[in-house]
Amino acid sequence: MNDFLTLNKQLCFAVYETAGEFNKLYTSVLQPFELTYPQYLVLLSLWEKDEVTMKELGAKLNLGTGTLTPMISRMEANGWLRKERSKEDERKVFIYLKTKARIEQPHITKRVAEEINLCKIERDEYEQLMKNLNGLHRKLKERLKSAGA
Amino acid sequence: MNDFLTLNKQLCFAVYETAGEFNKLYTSVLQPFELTYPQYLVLLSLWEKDEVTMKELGAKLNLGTGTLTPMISRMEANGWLRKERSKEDERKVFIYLKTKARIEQPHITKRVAEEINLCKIERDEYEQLMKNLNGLHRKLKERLKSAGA
DNA sequence: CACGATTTAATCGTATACGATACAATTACT
DNA sequence: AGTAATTGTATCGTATACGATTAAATCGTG
Repeated sequence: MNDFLTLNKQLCFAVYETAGEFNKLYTSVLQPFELTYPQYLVLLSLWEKDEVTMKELGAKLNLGTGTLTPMISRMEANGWLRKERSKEDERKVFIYLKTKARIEQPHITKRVAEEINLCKIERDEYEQLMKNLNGLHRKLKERLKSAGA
Repeated sequence: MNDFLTLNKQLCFAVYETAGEFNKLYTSVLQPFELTYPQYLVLLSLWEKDEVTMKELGAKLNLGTGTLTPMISRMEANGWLRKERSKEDERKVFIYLKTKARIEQPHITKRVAEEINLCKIERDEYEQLMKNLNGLHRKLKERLKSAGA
C-alpha cells in the first residue's frame, strides 16, 4: 500500500515542468538574439527600470549574487549593459542598459509576443494563473521566511 | 512610452520565481537526507514505478540525457539506486531502487508533507492551480512540438 | 550478409542556481 | 578615534539544465 502522492499530482512537479517548458520556448525564441531566458528576464526588469544596483536587481529577480554576478558579467561582455561602481558608496555597483538593449527591445518584444500568442492562452486563463501563482509564491516565501531559511 | 508588459505581469516570470521558491523550500527539507530537489523528483517517480529505463525515466521527468545521466550516477554513488544495462538490448539501461530508498521513503514523505502543510495551501487552490498549470504546460508543449523544436 | 537508418545512453561545453565564504566599504557604537 | 557590526559584491564549489555530438547497439531493407 503506497502512501505517496503520484508524481503527476504534485504541485511542485507541475510548476517544475511548466517552468522547464517556458525555458525551452523562450530559449528557442531568444537564441537568434544571443540571449538566454534568464538574461531576457534581466532585460525585462531593466527595460522597466534602468540604473539600479546589483542588490536591487537581485531582489527584483529573487536571485543571489552567486547567480547574478556572472550573468551580468556575461551580458556586459555581450554589449547589453555596463556596470559602474558607485563613487558615493563603493560597495554598490550600478547597472546601465546600453543602446543595443534599447535598439533590440522592440524586435525581441515582438518575437516573444508572437510566440506567446501562438500558444493560445486565454486571457482569463492567464489572469487566473497569475493570481493563483502569486498567491502560491507568497505562501512559499512566507513559509521559507518563518523557517529562518 | 513603453510598450512592454512589466516583469510582474509576465506569466513566465510568475512560474519562474514560484519554481525557484519550491526549489528552496524542498532543498531545505531534503538537505538532511542528502538529497537535492530534482533527485527527490526522481525518487518520487521511482517510488511510483520502479525498474524503468533511462529513456522512460527521462520521458516521465521531461529531462534529457545531459541532465539525467549525471544525476542518476550521483544517486547511484550515494546508494539510492543502481543502474543495470539490459542483456536483451544493450542500448537500454534499467534503474532499480535500493533498500535505502525504500527505508527512507516514509521519513522523507513525512517531512515533506509537514512542510507543505505549513504553507497552508487550500485544497481548492491546489486543485485549481494543478488544473491550470497542466493546461498551460500542454499548450507550451504543443507549441514547441509544432515549431519543430 | 552488408549496410543504412534509427534508437539509447553518454559526453561535452555552456549557462544558470544555490549557499557558503571572503573581502572591501560603510555604519554604528564606545 | 578606534573598533565592532553590518552591508554589498565577488568568488567558490556543487548541482542541475540544455542542446549538440558521439558511440554503441538494434532494426529494417535490399
